[in-house]
Amino acid sequence: MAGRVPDEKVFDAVLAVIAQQGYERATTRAIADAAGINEATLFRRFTSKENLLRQAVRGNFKGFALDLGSPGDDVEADLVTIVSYYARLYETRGGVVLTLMREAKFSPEVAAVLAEPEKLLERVDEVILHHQRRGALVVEPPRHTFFALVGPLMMRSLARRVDRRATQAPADPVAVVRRFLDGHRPVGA
Amino acid sequence: MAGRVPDEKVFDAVLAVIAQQGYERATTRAIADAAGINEATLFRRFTSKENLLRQAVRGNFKGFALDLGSPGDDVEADLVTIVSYYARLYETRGGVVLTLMREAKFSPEVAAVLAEPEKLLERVDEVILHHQRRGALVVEPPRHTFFALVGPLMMRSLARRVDRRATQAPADPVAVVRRFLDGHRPVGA
DNA sequence: CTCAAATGCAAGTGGGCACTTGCACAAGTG
DNA sequence: CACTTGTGCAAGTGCCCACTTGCATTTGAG
Repeated sequence: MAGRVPDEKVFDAVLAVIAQQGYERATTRAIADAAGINEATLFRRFTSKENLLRQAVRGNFKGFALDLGSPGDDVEADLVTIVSYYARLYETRGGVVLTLMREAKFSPEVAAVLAEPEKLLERVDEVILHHQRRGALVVEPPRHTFFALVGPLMMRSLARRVDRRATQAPADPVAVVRRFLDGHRPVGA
Repeated sequence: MAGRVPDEKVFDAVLAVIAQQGYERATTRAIADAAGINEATLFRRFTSKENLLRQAVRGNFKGFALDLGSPGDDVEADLVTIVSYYARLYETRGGVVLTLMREAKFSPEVAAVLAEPEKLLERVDEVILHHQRRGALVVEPPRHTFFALVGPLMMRSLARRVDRRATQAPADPVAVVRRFLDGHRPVGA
């Protein structure tokens, strides 16, 4: 029997508190208040804070599947698919993602939560390798290419949280990719 | 009279602990141990943890002065100066910098610490604006240009801490700038 | 050598937080 | 209606951490 406040609502509250307070400052009391639930109930239902956060974060990534079909002849199209995904991810969930990346260094559990996104990255690698072999991209370690491509997006998300002067406008994936391609075509192509 | 362990050594210990444990997890005890100093002495000399961290971080950035003369006719040269600086910064102090950026959102004190690097950024803005006016760069918000330029560097530093597959090799500033310029020259130029 | 100032050491204080517990109440189930 | 199960509430426990304090010891300057 789920309680009166459904788990999903509690998870939403968790993410809201994380985004606002940061991961380590997200207290169970604040989460309980945000969820409109008693703190004791939180522990009765979710056992521990750690377990609660893990469930909340995992659920948060579920809606963010990227369907990477097999890569085709069109570099630009394939990269736009990738960039669009990450742009959306960082714009809506950037705070949580970056918090997790930082936390992953210290916490094995958080690192485990990132294992799933990591699998996605491996498929992105394949797409990049495919186009490198086709001669459409400079040959270099695919993760290197990936970060050159997606790095500015992440930085904008991060900067938005630090620097008020940073651009608030969402990135245009097509423009990002075109610009990237101008600098990453092989010499002879 | 400075104590036997000079302040600088203590600051180094602070930064080491921050980079390894994160800002909030950096306990005064850990710092004291790392510095080979007594915890009580830490407070007698530096008053509070907050003050200690501030001094440490500030001192950390001091050695990293970037001498940005007035910008000239050579976009590539000017950008290479900037990129070299940030490449060096992220490669040697990347852990601390990114930790601070993350934490700045929640902690006014950390944000205050970042105010100084912020001034540097303003001068970088000027350089970028100068070259935009000269027609050597796409016209866009300078911070946008900055993150497109430096973003991949920061990402590599961050990724190195999360992802074992990430490139370990230092970035080549000239190559980074050339690639960037290929994608950021104005249409007619 | 002398003395004041800084340090090491060990114990303690107070506050915040994760987590617990006992009890009264509410709600769904048969 | 009786009964089980989950919840709110309030108090409490134990831990960790920033910060303090009293005292013996060290250290460096004159």
